[in-house]
Formats: sequence, C-alpha cells, structure tokens
Amino acid sequence: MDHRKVQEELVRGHEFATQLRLVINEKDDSATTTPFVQTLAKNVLRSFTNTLFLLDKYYPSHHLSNLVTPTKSEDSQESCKSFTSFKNRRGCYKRKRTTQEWEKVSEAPAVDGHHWRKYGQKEILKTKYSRNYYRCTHKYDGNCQATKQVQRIQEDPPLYKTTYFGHHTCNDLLNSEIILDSISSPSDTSILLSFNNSFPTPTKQDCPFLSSSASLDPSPSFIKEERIPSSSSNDYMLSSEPTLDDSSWHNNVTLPLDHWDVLSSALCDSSVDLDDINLLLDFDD
DNA sequence: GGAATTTGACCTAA
DNA sequence: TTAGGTCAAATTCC
Repeated sequence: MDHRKVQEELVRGHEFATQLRLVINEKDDSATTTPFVQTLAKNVLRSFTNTLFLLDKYYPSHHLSNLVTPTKSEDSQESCKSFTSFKNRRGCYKRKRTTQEWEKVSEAPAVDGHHWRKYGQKEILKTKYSRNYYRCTHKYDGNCQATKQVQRIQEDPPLYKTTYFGHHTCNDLLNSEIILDSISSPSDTSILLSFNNSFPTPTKQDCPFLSSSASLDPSPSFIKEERIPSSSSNDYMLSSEPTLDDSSWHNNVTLPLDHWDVLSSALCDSSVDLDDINLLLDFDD
C-alpha cells in the first residue's frame, strides 16, 4: 500500500472537514445548526488529525513532517541569505508555497493594522493590473516574515485581492489584541498552536476563505505557533481549531510545559508514544 | 536625512 | 523557457 497516497487523501479529508466546520460555523445561528452537527464535524476533523499523526508515527515521512512543523519554507530569502552569504545573490529565494496563506477581497487595499513596506511590483500574465508586493516593516528589526500581495482585480467598482503569506512575529499589530481577547491575562508568554493555515488569528473579515466560499485551496499546514501572552508563565496554549475571533471556535487547551515538550516532539519527529499523542490531541470541550 | 516607493535586474520553480 | 518573487539602486516623499 502506498502510504503516501493514503496520507495525501487524509490531508485532503482533513481540509474538507475543516471547510465543513467553517461552513457550519458560518451558518451557525443555533436555529439551523444543532450542537450535534457541530460536534460531529469537529469529531470528523479530529479523526483526520489523529489519523494523520498515527500514520506519520508508523510511516514517518518528510511530507507530513513538513505539515506539522512550524513552517520554515517561507523565509526563503532568509534561509537563502544564511545559506549564501556570498554576496549579491539577488532574487535568491524559493517560490512561495501555499503554506499559511489566505486571501481577502475588498473594495480598497486591505487595512489590517500592520505596517507594510512595498518591495516590488510586477505585471502578471493575463491580468489587467500589476501585482504589488509588500513585506512587514519589521522584517529585519523584528525578524518578521509576513508578506502580502495586493492585486487589483476589477475596475468598477474597484476590487482588490490581498493575499497574505506567513504570520507576523513582530508586535506591530492589531491582531495581538484579537489573540488577547481569547485568553485571560496579558502578562506572560505561551505558545498558540493552530490547526489551520490562517494564522495569525484572522477574523472572518480578514479571511474570506473561511466562509462558505472556501473554494480556495488552503494548504494543510496543521501546526503554527506563536508566542503570545498568557496567564501562566509555564503554560502553553493549544488550539485544535482555527482560532477565529469568534469565541465559539476556540477549543484551546492549556498545557504545562512538559506536555508541550511531549507534543512538540510528537509533532516534529514522531518519537513519542502514541498514547501521549492521543492524550494531547484529545481536545474535548 | 531617513523612510518609503519605484523599477529594472536577478534568480528560481514550474 | 519563462512567469513570478525578490533584491537593491535610484528616486521621491516627508
């Protein structure tokens, strides 16, 4: 049996389950969607997640490891720079994968509270308007790898598609406030894991594909992490669900540091006992 | 004068 | 081979 194909199918199933939950949540006015349906969707999603980890345990693959470890492919120029300290290798990069990206279409270029610096503009084939490239202002002073692309897609009324790549690791953000909303105290540090590709905690407004129009194909980068304040200095916050600002979506579990160690090694090198994984992945309400 | 933008060149993935 | 992403010098803005 080709376990890699199985894995790919599971990844696809996970994506579909994620989208299903998003759709259900989108329509959730408690009149049309019963808690049972929500629970059902959540369980389907969890089953896919658990199965993927199980598969990776017994058939470790680079493919899945890439999915479950914090993405590094994005800092292409970063890795490239360190790799090629030989000078002036302009344009040395890896073309962006679909890790951690989401789109937003708006009538004006999106204002998301972050500071961006334009670093390029390009005519794109078969498009009427050029595409603009932005990086976080704190790319260097804050080592923030977030970038976005803005492209006008319509003349009248003017419509812009903004595609975000990566998450902000700088503190120059409004999004941190969104994150903070979901936790009790803003004083110390924890790690937020999100089984979704839409970090940092996009609102539905920021992240249109989270709605029923999820025809996009967000890549399955299951684990993203970012340090955020939390109430207990040794605790880490985990989320098995997309961390939307809608609190009903949150299914966070605070883990002590030693549990985090177990889980992180489970996710990264599959060296952990299966029961530990199941324990840690058992996100019930 | 420093920060931001423009734009042609460079480089790689597809 | 080429479309697309990034770099960096030149230019503009504040």
